[in-house]
Amino acid sequence: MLSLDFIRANKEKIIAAAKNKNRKIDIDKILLLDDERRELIQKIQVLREERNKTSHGRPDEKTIQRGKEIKEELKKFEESLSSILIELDTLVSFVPNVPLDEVPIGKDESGNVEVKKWGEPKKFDFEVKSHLDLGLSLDLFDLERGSKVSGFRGYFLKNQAAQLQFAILFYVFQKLVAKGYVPMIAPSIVKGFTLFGTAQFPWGEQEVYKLNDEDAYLSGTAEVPITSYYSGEILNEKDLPKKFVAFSPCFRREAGSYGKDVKGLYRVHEFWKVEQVIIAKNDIKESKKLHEELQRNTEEIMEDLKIPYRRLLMCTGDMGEPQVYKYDTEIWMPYRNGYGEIASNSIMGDFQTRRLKIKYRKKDGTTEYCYSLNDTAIPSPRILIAILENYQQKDGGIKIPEVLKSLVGFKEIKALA
RNA sequence: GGUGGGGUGGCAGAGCGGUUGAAUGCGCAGGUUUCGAAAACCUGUAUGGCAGAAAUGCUAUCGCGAGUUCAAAUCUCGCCCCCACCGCCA
Repeated sequence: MLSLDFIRANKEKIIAAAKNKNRKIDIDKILLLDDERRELIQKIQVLREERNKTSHGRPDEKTIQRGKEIKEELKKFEESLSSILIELDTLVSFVPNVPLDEVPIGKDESGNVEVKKWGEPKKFDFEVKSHLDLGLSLDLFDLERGSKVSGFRGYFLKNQAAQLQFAILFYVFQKLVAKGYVPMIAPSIVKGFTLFGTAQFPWGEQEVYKLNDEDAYLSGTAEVPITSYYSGEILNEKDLPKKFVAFSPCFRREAGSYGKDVKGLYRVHEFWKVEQVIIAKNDIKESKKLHEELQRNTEEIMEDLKIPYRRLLMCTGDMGEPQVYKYDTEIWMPYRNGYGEIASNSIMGDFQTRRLKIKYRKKDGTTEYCYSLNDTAIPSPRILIAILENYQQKDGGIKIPEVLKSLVGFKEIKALA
Protein backbone atom coordinates (compact mmCIF):
# COMPACT_ATOMS: atom_id res chain seq x y z
CA MET A 1 0.00 0.00 0.00
CA LEU A 2 1.33 3.37 -0.93
CA SER A 3 0.37 6.43 1.07
CA LEU A 4 -1.93 9.00 -0.48
CA ASP A 5 0.71 11.62 0.21
CA PHE A 6 3.18 9.63 -1.83
CA ILE A 7 0.69 9.05 -4.61
CA ARG A 8 -0.15 12.74 -4.78
CA ALA A 9 3.51 13.69 -4.93
CA ASN A 10 4.65 11.00 -7.37
CA LYS A 11 1.87 10.60 -9.87
CA GLU A 12 4.08 10.10 -12.93
CA LYS A 13 6.39 7.67 -11.19
CA ILE A 14 3.47 5.53 -10.12
CA ILE A 15 1.90 5.53 -13.54
CA ALA A 16 5.22 4.37 -15.00
CA ALA A 17 5.66 1.71 -12.31
CA ALA A 18 2.20 0.27 -12.88
CA LYS A 19 2.78 0.21 -16.61
CA ASN A 20 6.13 -1.52 -16.20
CA LYS A 21 4.55 -4.07 -13.90
CA ASN A 22 1.73 -4.64 -16.39
CA ARG A 23 -0.89 -3.38 -13.97
CA LYS A 24 -3.84 -1.15 -14.67
CA ILE A 25 -4.62 1.59 -12.21
CA ASP A 26 -6.67 4.76 -12.32
CA ILE A 27 -4.57 7.45 -10.69
CA ASP A 28 -6.79 10.31 -11.77
CA LYS A 29 -9.78 8.71 -10.12
CA ILE A 30 -7.74 8.20 -6.97
CA LEU A 31 -6.61 11.81 -6.87
CA LEU A 32 -10.15 13.01 -7.49
CA LEU A 33 -11.54 10.88 -4.68
CA ASP A 34 -8.73 12.04 -2.44
CA ASP A 35 -9.71 15.66 -3.04
CA GLU A 36 -13.31 14.86 -2.20
CA ARG A 37 -12.19 12.99 0.85
CA ARG A 38 -10.19 15.88 2.22
CA GLU A 39 -12.95 18.35 1.53
CA LEU A 40 -15.46 16.22 3.41
CA ILE A 41 -13.10 15.68 6.32
CA GLN A 42 -12.76 19.39 6.75
CA LYS A 43 -16.51 19.94 6.72
CA ILE A 44 -16.96 17.16 9.24
CA GLN A 45 -14.29 18.51 11.53
CA VAL A 46 -15.85 21.95 11.66
CA LEU A 47 -19.20 20.46 12.65
CA ARG A 48 -17.67 18.18 15.23
CA GLU A 49 -15.78 21.08 16.70
CA GLU A 50 -18.99 23.01 17.16
CA ARG A 51 -20.67 20.00 18.70
CA ASN A 52 -17.81 19.27 21.05
CA LYS A 53 -17.78 22.82 22.37
CA THR A 54 -21.33 22.45 23.64
CA SER A 55 -20.79 19.03 25.13
CA HIS A 56 -19.04 20.11 28.27
CA GLY A 57 -21.96 21.36 30.31
CA ARG A 58 -25.73 21.34 30.53
CA PRO A 59 -26.95 22.86 27.30
CA ASP A 60 -29.97 25.12 26.92
CA GLU A 61 -32.90 24.41 24.60
CA LYS A 62 -31.36 26.35 21.75
CA THR A 63 -28.10 24.44 21.91
CA ILE A 64 -29.90 21.13 21.96
CA GLN A 65 -31.86 22.21 18.92
CA ARG A 66 -28.64 23.17 17.14
CA GLY A 67 -27.13 19.88 18.23
CA LYS A 68 -29.90 18.03 16.49
CA GLU A 69 -29.20 19.93 13.30
CA ILE A 70 -25.50 19.19 13.53
CA LYS A 71 -26.28 15.54 14.01
CA GLU A 72 -28.27 15.45 10.78
CA GLU A 73 -25.62 17.28 8.79
CA LEU A 74 -22.85 15.14 10.16
CA LYS A 75 -24.70 11.99 9.28
CA LYS A 76 -24.97 13.12 5.67
CA PHE A 77 -21.28 14.02 5.37
CA GLU A 78 -20.07 10.97 7.25
CA GLU A 79 -22.03 8.67 4.98
CA SER A 80 -20.56 10.18 1.82
CA LEU A 81 -17.11 10.09 3.38
CA SER A 82 -17.32 6.45 4.28
CA SER A 83 -18.43 5.43 0.81
CA ILE A 84 -15.61 7.49 -0.69
CA LEU A 85 -13.13 5.85 1.66
CA ILE A 86 -14.27 2.40 0.64
CA GLU A 87 -13.90 3.22 -3.04
CA LEU A 88 -10.59 4.96 -2.50
CA ASP A 89 -9.14 2.15 -0.37
CA THR A 90 -10.07 -0.37 -3.00
CA LEU A 91 -8.42 1.60 -5.78
CA VAL A 92 -5.31 2.34 -3.73
CA SER A 93 -4.96 -1.27 -2.63
CA PHE A 94 -4.43 -2.17 -6.28
CA VAL A 95 -1.63 0.33 -6.85
CA PRO A 96 1.62 -1.64 -7.05
CA ASN A 97 4.85 -0.64 -5.40
CA VAL A 98 7.43 1.40 -7.30
CA PRO A 99 10.56 -0.58 -8.28
CA LEU A 100 14.00 0.82 -7.59
CA ASP A 101 15.66 2.68 -10.44
CA GLU A 102 18.16 -0.11 -11.04
CA VAL A 103 15.47 -2.70 -11.76
CA PRO A 104 15.49 -3.61 -15.46
CA ILE A 105 12.30 -2.76 -17.28
CA GLY A 106 10.79 -5.73 -19.01
CA LYS A 107 7.46 -7.19 -19.99
CA ASP A 108 7.85 -10.70 -18.65
CA GLU A 109 10.40 -13.28 -17.56
CA SER A 110 12.36 -12.76 -20.76
CA GLY A 111 13.43 -9.41 -19.32
CA ASN A 112 15.09 -10.91 -16.24
CA VAL A 113 18.85 -10.56 -16.06
CA GLU A 114 21.19 -13.33 -15.02
CA VAL A 115 23.63 -11.71 -12.61
CA LYS A 116 25.43 -14.71 -11.22
CA LYS A 117 26.14 -18.32 -11.98
CA TRP A 118 27.72 -20.84 -9.65
CA GLY A 119 28.92 -24.38 -10.31
CA GLU A 120 29.33 -26.46 -13.41
CA PRO A 121 26.48 -28.78 -14.32
CA LYS A 122 27.75 -32.30 -13.94
CA LYS A 123 28.45 -34.30 -17.10
CA PHE A 124 26.73 -37.64 -16.96
CA ASP A 125 28.14 -40.55 -18.95
CA PHE A 126 24.69 -42.09 -19.13
CA GLU A 127 21.26 -40.90 -20.01
CA VAL A 128 19.90 -38.84 -17.14
CA LYS A 129 16.56 -39.74 -15.70
CA SER A 130 13.93 -37.32 -14.50
CA HIS A 131 13.19 -37.07 -10.81
CA LEU A 132 9.88 -38.63 -11.68
CA ASP A 133 11.43 -41.75 -13.18
CA LEU A 134 13.99 -41.94 -10.41
CA GLY A 135 11.39 -41.55 -7.72
CA LEU A 136 9.03 -44.09 -9.19
CA SER A 137 11.70 -46.68 -9.83
CA LEU A 138 13.16 -46.23 -6.34
CA ASP A 139 9.72 -46.17 -4.72
CA LEU A 140 10.31 -42.68 -3.33
CA PHE A 141 6.92 -41.26 -4.10
CA ASP A 142 3.50 -42.29 -5.22
CA LEU A 143 1.66 -39.86 -7.40
CA GLU A 144 -1.15 -42.14 -8.51
CA ARG A 145 -2.29 -42.79 -5.02
CA GLY A 146 -1.54 -39.17 -4.18
CA SER A 147 -3.99 -38.20 -6.85
CA LYS A 148 -6.49 -40.82 -5.69
CA VAL A 149 -6.39 -39.65 -2.11
CA SER A 150 -5.63 -35.96 -2.36
CA GLY A 151 -6.59 -34.94 -5.86
CA PHE A 152 -4.86 -33.33 -8.82
CA ARG A 153 -1.16 -32.72 -8.04
CA GLY A 154 -1.46 -34.83 -4.90
CA TYR A 155 1.52 -36.92 -3.87
CA PHE A 156 2.92 -39.18 -1.23
CA LEU A 157 6.60 -38.98 -0.39
CA LYS A 158 7.79 -42.42 0.58
CA ASN A 159 10.74 -44.17 2.11
CA GLN A 160 14.05 -42.30 1.84
CA ALA A 161 12.42 -39.33 0.12
CA ALA A 162 10.28 -38.74 3.18
CA GLN A 163 13.39 -38.84 5.34
CA LEU A 164 15.25 -36.65 2.93
CA GLN A 165 12.58 -33.97 3.10
CA PHE A 166 12.80 -33.75 6.87
CA ALA A 167 16.57 -33.74 6.66
CA ILE A 168 16.99 -30.95 4.15
CA LEU A 169 14.51 -28.72 5.94
CA PHE A 170 16.11 -29.35 9.29
CA TYR A 171 19.58 -28.80 7.88
CA VAL A 172 18.63 -25.42 6.50
CA PHE A 173 16.67 -24.45 9.59
CA GLN A 174 19.63 -25.16 11.84
CA LYS A 175 22.05 -23.41 9.52
CA LEU A 176 20.10 -20.18 9.70
CA VAL A 177 19.49 -20.42 13.42
CA ALA A 178 23.26 -20.62 13.77
CA LYS A 179 23.48 -17.36 11.84
CA GLY A 180 21.31 -15.67 14.45
CA TYR A 181 17.93 -15.94 12.80
CA VAL A 182 15.07 -16.47 15.25
CA PRO A 183 13.58 -19.92 14.68
CA MET A 184 9.83 -19.99 14.20
CA ILE A 185 7.20 -22.52 13.28
CA ALA A 186 4.40 -20.48 11.82
CA PRO A 187 0.68 -21.13 11.46
CA SER A 188 -0.54 -21.96 8.00
CA ILE A 189 -4.13 -21.11 8.82
CA VAL A 190 -4.28 -17.33 8.69
CA LYS A 191 -6.85 -14.57 8.79
CA GLY A 192 -7.66 -12.54 5.72
CA PHE A 193 -5.94 -9.39 6.91
CA THR A 194 -2.56 -11.12 6.81
CA LEU A 195 -3.01 -11.97 3.16
CA PHE A 196 -4.11 -8.47 2.34
CA GLY A 197 -1.36 -7.10 4.54
CA THR A 198 1.39 -9.01 2.81
CA ALA A 199 -0.15 -8.03 -0.52
CA GLN A 200 -1.06 -11.52 -1.64
CA PHE A 201 -4.50 -9.94 -1.86
CA PRO A 202 -6.18 -8.42 -3.72
CA TRP A 203 -4.18 -9.78 -6.63
CA GLY A 204 -3.78 -13.41 -5.70
CA GLU A 205 -7.17 -14.27 -4.27
CA GLN A 206 -7.78 -17.16 -6.63
CA GLU A 207 -4.44 -18.61 -5.59
CA VAL A 208 -5.37 -19.12 -1.93
CA TYR A 209 -7.49 -21.82 -0.29
CA LYS A 210 -10.31 -20.42 1.80
CA LEU A 211 -11.67 -22.50 4.65
CA ASN A 212 -15.45 -22.79 4.80
CA ASP A 213 -17.12 -19.51 5.67
CA GLU A 214 -14.61 -18.52 8.27
CA ASP A 215 -12.12 -15.71 8.07
CA ALA A 216 -9.54 -18.43 7.61
CA TYR A 217 -7.24 -19.22 4.73
CA LEU A 218 -4.37 -21.58 4.05
CA SER A 219 -1.23 -19.58 3.58
CA GLY A 220 1.00 -20.23 0.62
CA THR A 221 4.12 -19.21 2.52
CA ALA A 222 5.38 -18.47 6.03
CA GLU A 223 6.06 -14.96 4.76
CA VAL A 224 2.39 -14.25 5.46
CA PRO A 225 2.18 -15.16 9.17
CA ILE A 226 5.73 -14.07 9.98
CA THR A 227 5.51 -10.66 8.35
CA SER A 228 2.16 -10.22 10.09
CA TYR A 229 3.66 -11.25 13.43
CA TYR A 230 4.20 -7.65 14.52
CA SER A 231 1.13 -6.21 12.81
CA GLY A 232 -0.30 -3.23 14.64
CA GLU A 233 2.83 -2.83 16.73
CA ILE A 234 5.50 -0.21 17.18
CA LEU A 235 8.96 -1.69 17.54
CA ASN A 236 12.10 -0.12 18.94
CA GLU A 237 14.75 0.99 16.50
CA LYS A 238 17.45 -0.69 18.55
CA ASP A 239 15.74 -4.07 18.10
CA LEU A 240 15.88 -3.86 14.31
CA PRO A 241 16.45 -5.65 12.08
CA LYS A 242 14.44 -8.65 13.26
CA LYS A 243 15.52 -11.74 11.40
CA PHE A 244 13.42 -14.89 11.30
CA VAL A 245 13.81 -18.34 9.90
CA ALA A 246 10.40 -19.92 9.74
CA PHE A 247 9.01 -23.28 8.82
CA SER A 248 5.48 -23.83 7.61
CA PRO A 249 3.47 -26.10 5.38
CA CYS A 250 2.42 -24.12 2.31
CA PHE A 251 -0.74 -24.38 0.25
CA ARG A 252 -1.31 -23.06 -3.23
CA ARG A 253 -4.23 -23.57 -5.54
CA GLU A 254 -2.10 -23.05 -8.64
CA ALA A 255 -5.20 -21.83 -10.40
CA GLY A 256 -4.50 -20.92 -13.97
CA SER A 257 -1.53 -23.24 -14.30
CA TYR A 258 -3.42 -26.39 -15.21
CA GLY A 259 -1.24 -27.34 -18.12
CA LYS A 260 2.02 -26.35 -16.43
CA ASP A 261 4.51 -28.68 -14.82
CA VAL A 262 1.88 -31.33 -14.33
CA LYS A 263 4.41 -34.13 -14.08
CA GLY A 264 6.20 -34.82 -10.87
CA LEU A 265 6.82 -32.69 -7.83
CA TYR A 266 7.69 -29.34 -9.37
CA ARG A 267 4.31 -27.70 -8.98
CA VAL A 268 2.17 -29.08 -6.17
CA HIS A 269 -0.70 -27.83 -4.02
CA GLU A 270 1.00 -28.40 -0.73
CA PHE A 271 4.63 -28.41 0.26
CA TRP A 272 6.92 -27.55 3.13
CA LYS A 273 9.16 -24.58 3.20
CA VAL A 274 11.71 -22.83 5.36
CA GLU A 275 11.47 -19.12 4.77
CA GLN A 276 13.58 -16.15 5.80
CA VAL A 277 11.84 -12.94 6.84
CA ILE A 278 13.37 -9.67 7.97
CA ILE A 279 11.67 -6.65 9.49
CA ALA A 280 14.05 -3.75 9.07
CA LYS A 281 14.43 -0.02 9.37
CA ASN A 282 13.04 2.37 6.82
CA ASP A 283 16.32 2.56 4.96
CA ILE A 284 16.76 1.26 1.45
CA LYS A 285 20.55 1.09 1.75
CA GLU A 286 20.32 -1.17 4.75
CA SER A 287 17.63 -3.23 3.04
CA LYS A 288 19.88 -3.75 0.03
CA LYS A 289 22.57 -5.09 2.35
CA LEU A 290 20.11 -7.38 4.11
CA HIS A 291 18.81 -8.49 0.75
CA GLU A 292 22.31 -9.56 -0.23
CA GLU A 293 22.65 -11.35 3.08
CA LEU A 294 19.44 -13.28 2.47
CA GLN A 295 20.62 -14.10 -1.01
CA ARG A 296 23.93 -15.38 0.25
CA ASN A 297 22.14 -17.60 2.75
CA THR A 298 20.12 -19.17 -0.02
CA GLU A 299 23.16 -19.57 -2.23
CA GLU A 300 25.24 -21.09 0.54
CA ILE A 301 22.63 -23.76 0.92
CA MET A 302 22.93 -24.61 -2.78
CA GLU A 303 26.69 -24.60 -2.41
CA ASP A 304 26.47 -26.87 0.63
CA LEU A 305 24.47 -29.24 -1.52
CA LYS A 306 27.02 -28.76 -4.30
CA ILE A 307 24.35 -28.13 -6.89
CA PRO A 308 24.83 -25.41 -9.52
CA TYR A 309 22.54 -22.40 -9.42
CA ARG A 310 22.14 -19.01 -10.92
CA ARG A 311 20.81 -15.71 -9.68
CA LEU A 312 18.38 -13.62 -11.69
CA LEU A 313 17.59 -9.99 -11.18
CA MET A 314 13.90 -9.81 -11.88
CA CYS A 315 12.59 -7.24 -14.32
CA THR A 316 9.60 -5.02 -13.60
CA GLY A 317 7.18 -7.23 -15.49
CA ASP A 318 8.03 -10.37 -13.55
CA MET A 319 8.49 -9.09 -10.01
CA GLY A 320 5.04 -8.88 -8.49
CA GLU A 321 3.09 -6.00 -7.01
CA PRO A 322 4.65 -5.30 -3.60
CA GLN A 323 8.31 -5.73 -4.52
CA VAL A 324 10.78 -2.97 -5.20
CA TYR A 325 13.71 -5.28 -5.90
CA LYS A 326 13.84 -9.01 -6.38
CA TYR A 327 16.16 -11.88 -7.11
CA ASP A 328 15.15 -15.36 -8.06
CA THR A 329 17.48 -18.24 -7.41
CA GLU A 330 17.31 -21.08 -9.87
CA ILE A 331 18.88 -24.46 -9.33
CA TRP A 332 20.23 -26.84 -11.91
CA MET A 333 17.83 -29.58 -12.88
CA PRO A 334 19.64 -32.04 -15.18
CA TYR A 335 16.60 -33.66 -16.78
CA ARG A 336 15.17 -30.39 -18.03
CA ASN A 337 18.73 -29.47 -18.90
CA GLY A 338 18.12 -26.09 -17.39
CA TYR A 339 17.55 -24.17 -14.22
CA GLY A 340 14.36 -24.28 -12.18
CA GLU A 341 13.17 -21.72 -9.66
CA ILE A 342 14.00 -22.65 -6.09
CA ALA A 343 13.94 -19.37 -4.17
CA SER A 344 12.63 -15.86 -4.44
CA ASN A 345 14.17 -12.95 -2.58
CA SER A 346 12.40 -9.62 -2.30
CA ILE A 347 12.63 -6.18 -0.78
CA MET A 348 9.11 -4.95 -0.14
CA GLY A 349 9.95 -1.50 1.22
CA ASP A 350 7.13 -0.30 3.44
CA PHE A 351 4.43 -1.68 1.15
CA GLN A 352 3.49 -4.55 3.46
CA THR A 353 4.23 -2.81 6.74
CA ARG A 354 1.95 0.07 5.80
CA ARG A 355 -0.89 -2.38 5.26
CA LEU A 356 0.00 -4.26 8.42
CA LYS A 357 0.76 -1.15 10.45
CA ILE A 358 4.21 -2.18 11.59
CA LYS A 359 6.26 0.81 12.70
CA TYR A 360 9.28 1.49 14.80
CA ARG A 361 10.21 4.32 17.11
CA LYS A 362 13.35 6.16 16.21
CA LYS A 363 15.81 7.66 18.63
CA ASP A 364 14.25 11.10 18.19
CA GLY A 365 10.87 9.71 19.28
CA THR A 366 9.21 9.82 15.88
CA THR A 367 7.81 6.70 14.26
CA GLU A 368 8.26 5.29 10.80
CA TYR A 369 7.01 2.28 8.87
CA CYS A 370 9.44 -0.63 8.84
CA TYR A 371 10.72 -2.24 5.68
CA SER A 372 10.14 -5.93 5.12
CA LEU A 373 12.11 -8.52 3.19
CA ASN A 374 11.77 -12.20 2.59
CA ASP A 375 13.59 -14.97 0.82
CA THR A 376 13.04 -18.66 0.49
CA ALA A 377 15.57 -20.71 2.38
CA ILE A 378 14.46 -24.09 1.07
CA PRO A 379 11.24 -25.51 -0.40
CA SER A 380 10.54 -29.20 -0.44
CA PRO A 381 9.72 -31.39 -2.28
CA ARG A 382 10.91 -29.08 -5.05
CA ILE A 383 14.49 -29.25 -3.81
CA LEU A 384 14.24 -33.04 -3.98
CA ILE A 385 14.00 -32.75 -7.75
CA ALA A 386 17.42 -31.15 -7.87
CA ILE A 387 18.93 -33.52 -5.33
CA LEU A 388 17.62 -36.67 -7.00
CA GLU A 389 18.55 -35.61 -10.50
CA ASN A 390 21.98 -34.16 -9.70
CA TYR A 391 22.97 -37.03 -7.45
CA GLN A 392 21.68 -39.86 -9.61
CA GLN A 393 24.04 -42.71 -10.44
CA LYS A 394 24.44 -44.82 -13.50
CA ASP A 395 22.78 -47.79 -11.83
CA GLY A 396 19.69 -45.73 -11.05
CA GLY A 397 20.57 -45.15 -7.41
CA ILE A 398 21.01 -41.79 -5.65
CA LYS A 399 23.91 -40.58 -3.56
CA ILE A 400 23.08 -38.41 -0.59
CA PRO A 401 24.67 -34.97 -0.39
CA GLU A 402 27.48 -34.96 2.16
CA VAL A 403 25.82 -32.46 4.50
CA LEU A 404 22.65 -34.52 4.76
CA LYS A 405 24.15 -37.95 5.34
CA SER A 406 24.22 -37.83 9.09
CA LEU A 407 20.68 -36.46 9.19
CA VAL A 408 19.11 -39.15 7.03
CA GLY A 409 21.33 -41.88 8.40
CA PHE A 410 22.30 -43.40 5.07
CA LYS A 411 24.75 -42.55 2.32
CA GLU A 412 22.80 -43.54 -0.74
CA ILE A 413 19.50 -44.72 -2.01
CA LYS A 414 20.29 -47.99 -3.64
CA ALA A 415 18.75 -49.01 -6.91
CA LEU A 416 16.11 -51.66 -6.42
CA ALA A 417 17.00 -55.09 -7.73
C1' G B 1 -18.91 -27.53 22.97
C1' G B 2 -20.62 -25.79 28.30
C1' U B 3 -20.30 -22.35 32.60
C1' G B 4 -18.23 -18.08 34.91
C1' G B 5 -14.94 -13.68 34.76
C1' G B 6 -12.62 -9.94 31.84
C1' G B 7 -10.75 -6.61 27.62
C1' U B 8 -8.95 1.43 29.33
C1' G B 9 -2.14 4.51 27.46
C1' G B 10 4.72 0.70 27.58
C1' C B 11 2.78 -1.88 32.28
C1' A B 12 -0.46 -1.80 36.67
C1' G B 13 -5.00 0.45 37.63
C1' A B 14 -9.21 4.52 38.41
C1' G B 15 -13.33 6.31 35.84
C1' C B 16 -19.30 3.74 34.49
C1' G B 17 -23.70 9.81 30.41
C1' G B 18 -21.37 16.30 30.13
C1' U B 19 -13.73 20.50 29.90
C1' U B 20 -11.86 12.54 30.48
C1' G B 21 -7.17 11.67 25.54
C1' A B 22 -8.42 9.87 30.00
C1' A B 23 -6.79 10.29 37.67
C1' U B 24 -2.89 7.75 40.32
C1' G B 25 1.40 4.61 40.53
C1' C B 26 5.39 2.22 37.94
C1' G B 27 8.40 2.43 33.71
C1' C B 28 10.88 5.56 30.07
C1' A B 29 13.35 10.44 28.36
C1' G B 30 15.37 15.19 29.68
C1' G B 31 16.75 18.56 33.66
C1' U B 32 18.15 20.19 38.92
C1' U B 33 21.31 18.22 42.75
C1' U B 34 26.27 15.20 43.01
C1' C B 35 33.31 14.33 42.22
C1' G B 36 30.21 10.42 40.00
C1' A B 37 26.01 7.41 41.05
C1' A B 38 21.63 6.24 43.94
C1' A B 39 17.74 8.84 46.22
C1' A B 40 14.83 13.22 45.96
C1' C B 41 12.61 17.05 43.17
C1' C B 42 10.98 19.38 38.36
C1' U B 43 9.42 18.72 33.26
C1' G B 44 7.96 15.65 29.46
C1' U B 45 6.14 10.87 27.76
C1' A B 46 -0.15 7.15 22.83
C1' U B 47 -1.60 6.69 17.63
C1' G B 48 -4.05 8.07 13.00
C1' G B 49 -6.20 12.06 10.05
C1' C B 50 -7.16 17.32 8.21
C1' A B 51 -5.11 22.35 7.74
C1' G B 52 -0.27 24.77 8.02
C1' A B 53 6.45 26.36 5.63
C1' A B 54 6.54 25.79 10.81
C1' A B 55 4.90 26.80 15.63
C1' U B 56 0.45 25.06 16.30
C1' G B 57 -4.82 24.29 15.84
C1' C B 58 -8.75 21.03 14.95
C1' U B 59 -10.56 15.97 14.66
C1' A B 60 -10.86 10.70 15.66
C1' U B 61 -9.48 6.53 18.66
C1' C B 62 -10.76 3.45 25.97
C1' G B 63 -11.07 -4.92 21.96
C1' C B 64 -14.08 -4.40 16.94
C1' G B 65 -18.74 -2.87 14.60
C1' A B 66 -23.61 -0.84 14.87
C1' G B 67 -27.31 1.83 17.80
C1' U B 68 -29.61 5.32 21.68
C1' U B 69 -28.49 10.71 23.02
C1' C B 70 -27.81 17.67 21.99
C1' A B 71 -23.54 14.85 24.35
C1' A B 72 -20.83 7.86 25.08
C1' A B 73 -14.69 5.01 27.78
C1' U B 74 -19.42 5.27 30.42
C1' C B 75 -26.26 2.96 28.21
C1' U B 76 -28.18 -1.04 24.33
C1' C B 77 -27.24 -4.88 20.59
C1' G B 78 -23.94 -8.01 17.59
C1' C B 79 -19.02 -9.86 16.95
C1' C B 80 -13.86 -10.91 18.29
C1' C B 81 -10.23 -12.05 21.77
C1' C B 82 -8.19 -13.34 26.66
C1' C B 83 -8.44 -15.92 31.54
C1' A B 84 -10.51 -19.91 34.88
C1' C B 85 -13.11 -24.48 35.43
C1' C B 86 -15.87 -28.76 33.03
C1' G B 87 -16.33 -31.97 28.62
C1' C B 88 -13.81 -33.82 24.16
C1' C B 89 -9.12 -34.53 21.87
C1' A B 90 -3.41 -35.27 18.23
